[in-house]
Amino acid sequence: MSYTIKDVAKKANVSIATVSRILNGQGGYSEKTKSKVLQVIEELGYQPNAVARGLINKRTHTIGVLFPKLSSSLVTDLLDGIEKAANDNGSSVIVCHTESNGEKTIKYLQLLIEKRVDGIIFASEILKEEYHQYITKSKMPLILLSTESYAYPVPFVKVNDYHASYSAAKYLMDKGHTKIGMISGNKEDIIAGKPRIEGFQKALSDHNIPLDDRNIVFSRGFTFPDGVEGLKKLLDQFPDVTAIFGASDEIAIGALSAAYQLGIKVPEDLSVMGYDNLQLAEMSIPPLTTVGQPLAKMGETAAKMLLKMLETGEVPESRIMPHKIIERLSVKERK
Amino acid sequence: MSYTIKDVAKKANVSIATVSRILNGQGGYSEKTKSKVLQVIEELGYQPNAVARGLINKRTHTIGVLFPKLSSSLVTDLLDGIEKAANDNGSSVIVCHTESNGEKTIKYLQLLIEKRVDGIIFASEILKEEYHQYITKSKMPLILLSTESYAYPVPFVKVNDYHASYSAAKYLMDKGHTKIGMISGNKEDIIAGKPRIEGFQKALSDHNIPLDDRNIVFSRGFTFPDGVEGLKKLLDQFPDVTAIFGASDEIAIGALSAAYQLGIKVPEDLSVMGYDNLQLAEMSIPPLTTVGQPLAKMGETAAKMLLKMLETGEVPESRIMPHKIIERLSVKERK
DNA sequence: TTGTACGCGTTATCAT
DNA sequence: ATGATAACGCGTACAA
Repeated sequence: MSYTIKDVAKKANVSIATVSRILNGQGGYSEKTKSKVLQVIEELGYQPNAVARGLINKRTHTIGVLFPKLSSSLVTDLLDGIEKAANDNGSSVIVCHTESNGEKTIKYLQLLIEKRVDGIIFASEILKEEYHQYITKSKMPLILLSTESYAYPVPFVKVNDYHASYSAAKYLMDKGHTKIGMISGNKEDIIAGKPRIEGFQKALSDHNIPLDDRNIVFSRGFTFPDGVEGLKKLLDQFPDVTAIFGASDEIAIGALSAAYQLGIKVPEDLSVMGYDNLQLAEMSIPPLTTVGQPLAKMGETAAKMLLKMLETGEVPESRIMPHKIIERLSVKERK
Repeated sequence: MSYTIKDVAKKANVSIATVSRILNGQGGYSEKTKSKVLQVIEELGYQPNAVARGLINKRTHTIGVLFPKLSSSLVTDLLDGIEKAANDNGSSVIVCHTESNGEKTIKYLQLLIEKRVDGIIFASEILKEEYHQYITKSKMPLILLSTESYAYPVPFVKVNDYHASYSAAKYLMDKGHTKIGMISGNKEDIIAGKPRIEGFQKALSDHNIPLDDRNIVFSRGFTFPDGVEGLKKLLDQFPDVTAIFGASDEIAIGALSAAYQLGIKVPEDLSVMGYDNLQLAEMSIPPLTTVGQPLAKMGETAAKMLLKMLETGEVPESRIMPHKIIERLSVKERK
């Protein structure tokens, strides 16, 4: 197979201990032997075996990341940030695609634990009790990303969905809208569903805007089709709506499409606002005004937290990341 | 730390050899000891150490994947397929983000080699000589995905860009268009740039459609801004164009946006066609007609090829994947 | 059917 | 400054 430290030692007429020292720059060798050894390493094209290193050091310099789905710009941006921070630290990242499937998730968890990854980032999904137990039992460091746990004290990185949603609704009101509808995601979703709905409701009631069942349509998920269906339903139950807030960019863009089909002009006849600030959002017609999450930054932060946790052994503070209204062209002022 | 096979052996009053046999189901033990051992494993919550296994088996059940960028739906779909096939096989995937940077790429390659991944998938980018040499020297199995090498006999998985582009142009002609423009990607790009341009040109000339410098605008990349700039330039140099082919979906969607700004109606005034069939393509206004690559399938195929290569030791045949015209609403028949 | 002991490629401890 | 050698956790040939 490939060369080992033994081959290097033999060819350089030194012991493997010396080679190891030089490799790790620990001192305790003369410049002369150092250059000799380095030269042999070069000649042989020797590459240290990280597996053997991992066995003895109990550090694999690998972290595992679990996502419910891979093919989504949201996840991709998170991953982008994670990968960056990990790489800056000399670590690699193993991606796992759980499909929100409990069995699969446990299987992945088991895999990651057997591989002795240094830690795990669990992203964009509810941390079920079963998962938490399994991970805890293994003592594996864990960070939650774009999700949080109310039941367990696991450090997380995410924006405050309630506040973000509140500020979206407020933005719409500041623009003069009073007939505001929302196409929410799944209201059973404790993390991304409910808080956004409640933030929206609170904003309206804080500003004395009448609010009842007509204002909100609840979809199953946060997808494009949910958005097109959602708009139709909303228009049905709330015909004089002038502005709508989608609980995700995909929903909002679905609404844009549906509006187009129905001959409704955005933003002239109807203002539309999204949530996430995916790359999609600047490519839509019109470009989407949205409340942005710093996705890549969040991924990066989560990875850095995990890495720091490995160094210090201390459990880090959770981080609430700032959201920000990204003004583009899908919302129009209303006098 | 966590329990080892030794702990299990001791508690079950057997040797580690027996535990190992049971773990790997090799037979050579009584049912009684088996259930005893299994019970102890359960009690202890023992998880075999894959690092130690990897050291002795010389198989890490991990593959490395290199992408030029992560935050793109194209890459994500590929990754989705890779991850699926790998997981079906009990392998994990490490993602690397090269940013098309030579130094970074080599650094990643080194990392993957040191980690003794079982093989590498190199995606969506030119395989430079330097990379190829480095990989070859390490004898690491290698598959190219959505790219190919003219210089080295490395197995690859991709569609035939020349043909795909040809059929896109032909589709437009079949719809009655004769004034057809193209917003190409980078013409220096030997893999995704040049072949698509040439396929387009060939299709037009095969059908006796006049073709000169006016027909094509060359952009730097394949991005959304390239598309919006591209359309403006194209309209300048070829005002009576009735249909345009973008060398990527992002380009095409950029063109859609630019057209909208200019008050040009798609598809009534101008037909637009893309290339890739990203998820974006069904969310645009109007939904984009495009020539689709089976991205996830391609990723899956590449991973399967790599895995098979590891089993058999034989270098697999390259695979040309089928492309397909996806008809949506951005192209209109012209009488 | 079961156990002993060596080896996988490192790092680290203890000598020298 | 350098070298033996014992781990790390596991698989396996060989012995019993």
